Amino acid sequence: MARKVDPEKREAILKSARELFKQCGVEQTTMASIAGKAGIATGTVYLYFDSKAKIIDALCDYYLLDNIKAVAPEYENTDIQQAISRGVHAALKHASENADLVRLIDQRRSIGGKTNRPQADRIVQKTLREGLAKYIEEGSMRPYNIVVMAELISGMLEWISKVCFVWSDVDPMRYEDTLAEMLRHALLKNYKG
Amino acid sequence: MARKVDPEKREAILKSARELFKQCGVEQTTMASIAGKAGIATGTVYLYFDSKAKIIDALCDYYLLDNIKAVAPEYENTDIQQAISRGVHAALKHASENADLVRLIDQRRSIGGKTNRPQADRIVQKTLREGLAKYIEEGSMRPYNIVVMAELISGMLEWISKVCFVWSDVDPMRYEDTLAEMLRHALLKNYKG
Amino acid sequence: MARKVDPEKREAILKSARELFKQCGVEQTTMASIAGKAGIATGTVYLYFDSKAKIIDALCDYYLLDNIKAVAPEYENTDIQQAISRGVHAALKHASENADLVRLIDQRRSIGGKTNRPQADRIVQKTLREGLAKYIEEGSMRPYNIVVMAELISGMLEWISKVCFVWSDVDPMRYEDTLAEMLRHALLKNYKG
Amino acid sequence: MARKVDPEKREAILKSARELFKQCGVEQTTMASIAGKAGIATGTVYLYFDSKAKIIDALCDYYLLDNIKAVAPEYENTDIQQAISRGVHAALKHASENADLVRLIDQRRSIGGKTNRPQADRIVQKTLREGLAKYIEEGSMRPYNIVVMAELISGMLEWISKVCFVWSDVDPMRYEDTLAEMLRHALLKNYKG
DNA sequence: GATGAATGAGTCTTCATTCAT
DNA sequence: TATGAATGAAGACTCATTCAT
Repeated sequence: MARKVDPEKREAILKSARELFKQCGVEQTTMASIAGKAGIATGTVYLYFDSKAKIIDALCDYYLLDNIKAVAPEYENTDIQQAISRGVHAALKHASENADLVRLIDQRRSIGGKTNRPQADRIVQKTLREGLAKYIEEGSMRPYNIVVMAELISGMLEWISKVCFVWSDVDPMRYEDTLAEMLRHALLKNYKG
Repeated sequence: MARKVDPEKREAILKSARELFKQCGVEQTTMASIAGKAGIATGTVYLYFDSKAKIIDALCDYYLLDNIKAVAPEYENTDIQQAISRGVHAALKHASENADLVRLIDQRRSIGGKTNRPQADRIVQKTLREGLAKYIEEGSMRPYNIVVMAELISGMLEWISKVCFVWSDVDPMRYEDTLAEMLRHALLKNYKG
Repeated sequence: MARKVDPEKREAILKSARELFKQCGVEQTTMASIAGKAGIATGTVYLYFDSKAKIIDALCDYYLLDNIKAVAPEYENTDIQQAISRGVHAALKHASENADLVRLIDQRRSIGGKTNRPQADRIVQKTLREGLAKYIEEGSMRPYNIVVMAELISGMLEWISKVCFVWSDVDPMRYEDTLAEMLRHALLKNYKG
Repeated sequence: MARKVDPEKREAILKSARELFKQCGVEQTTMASIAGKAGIATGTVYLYFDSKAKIIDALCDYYLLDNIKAVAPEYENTDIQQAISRGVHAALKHASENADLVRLIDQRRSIGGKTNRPQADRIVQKTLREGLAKYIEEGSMRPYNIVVMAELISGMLEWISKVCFVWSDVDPMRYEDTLAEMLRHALLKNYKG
């Protein structure tokens, strides 16, 4: 029998790619260098990823899923007011800690025409919607269209990330209070600033 | 050095580029084809634009400035409630009518590291802030940090555009009501849904 | 290494290769796809053939040997006039029935410099020479240099195949009469058209 | 105005390519090396030839056309017997003098499926047919199907070239007498060997 | 023998940009 | 100002072949 597929190799490739992307930029990073850093041959990379773009996608997906994984617990099982505070804080903190991936997401461009929405994005939306649904059900949140609200929240967070990490290099925490306060007014049924 | 010798020629280049970008995509569109469609020689393009990226930027800038030009009058000189309704409507309508440029904005790639924020973006923010300031001054809007609020609103609109035109092809008007309602609750001092 | 472990497997490889070459072309056909179609692992192919080129060679050799096997009986044990008619007919018919291999022969690339003449080609020449020799000995054929004549006949047949199957897709039978007539005049001692 | 196209550059490219193909082989010769030897930039080659294959084609075409240019005068304006002798001689001599191009022709392979017959080949056939037609008209040549005869003659000559320069390295002149004699018997109406 | 994961060399081509005219 | 021929850097990807299991 031949050698078996090595799941660790996939991780090694992603790790190498992330580091190189961060250090040298996406354009400057070659598939050969990724392979080299991961200690494998160029061609081997293609056994795990179809193309350079797929590596970028995987990294972006990782960011999004890791983000929701870090943030979701913060806004669950608590009252909505705290959920907002904690959620916003966790989201901005996570972005801060992964500024390189935020920049990478800004690189992941649709080649041109319509592109299918990345799966990870859908999962984020779904998780977000589920969180919102609970608060609407329990009556503490205004009964907005959940699909739209989830998108709007994502939009604000992504924009902040872009403003802070792509267009400048400032701490997104400076947006925390205003964002939370706005969300409280927008979402809470009975909130007196 | 991008002088502005013949303003009509500059417009012709932008028009050709926009059409080709829309039809063939940014990558597929060559400087030579832009020149050809505009009826001038390849080298001549460089008398008006320093690079292909500058053409894209000019088109994106045009979109942003045209957007604010179309939207700003809607939320000025009226009460805040109407301002929100009209502003949201105008913004989404304008995006709808310029879906190709929305997609182009998603293409404009920051080479990798930090990029300076496009001038047009700053103007949009400034205009937006001025609009918000007035309502805060007159006391009808909650006294948020204006800078942050302007960014958040931009983030939501840009995200909606992306969801509707890059990741799918749906009418952004479906987001109109929820977005407006949320903004009313968030921004208005005394609003009873 | 190319041992002949399992003769059936060898045949399966050749059969798969021939079909894939025909359907997808030589370049598009990968060793992996040949193995897959034959129901074995990639590496196993190399137990039967040293390289992809050897598979092509084997197929070409098969064609040449099969051709002479089909044609030789037609021009043996009969008078020369009939030998020519039957031989020409059989040769063109066989080519017709194996057009895909004719095209394959046109693919078999001599890497560049001088290449050794394929063994099968030598066998074809030898068989052809033996056939010609008999007719010269018995005095019915003009005493040409047999080596040269055999080559010339091969050249005409191969060229017809190329014209008919590589450069177009026409029936080589349209060349039959003229070729036979020319050969009769050229080879027969006493022939009055 | 910009620089004008330089017809000599095209020749320089072909000359460089031919030399490199001869010295290093087609595979080993890179477009960059062709450009370098011609004293121009890599990209400039593509202003004159769409691809490496087109360069090969141009060289092959040159060979074929040069061949017919060298040979045609030999079999024109003379009696058919001399035409055959001179024509065969000239053809083999020309092949001898351009052995590298003969090998190149053997490299020019159809990618796989049916390929259109090269234009130069058609011209060669046409010229050959015109030569044959005259002798048939004047009654000195047997009234064969001219199209077929022209093909058969090409086939014999090409095969000899291949046998002599691709599969070995021998003087094709050794085929001269037999080929001429065979053609005389085949083509001449009244020939007594 | 059989497997199939791993290897890694290798080049054509594009096209934004420049600059001689 | 306009032209368009010339430049030349740059890298993702394939796939025949190998070899550890």
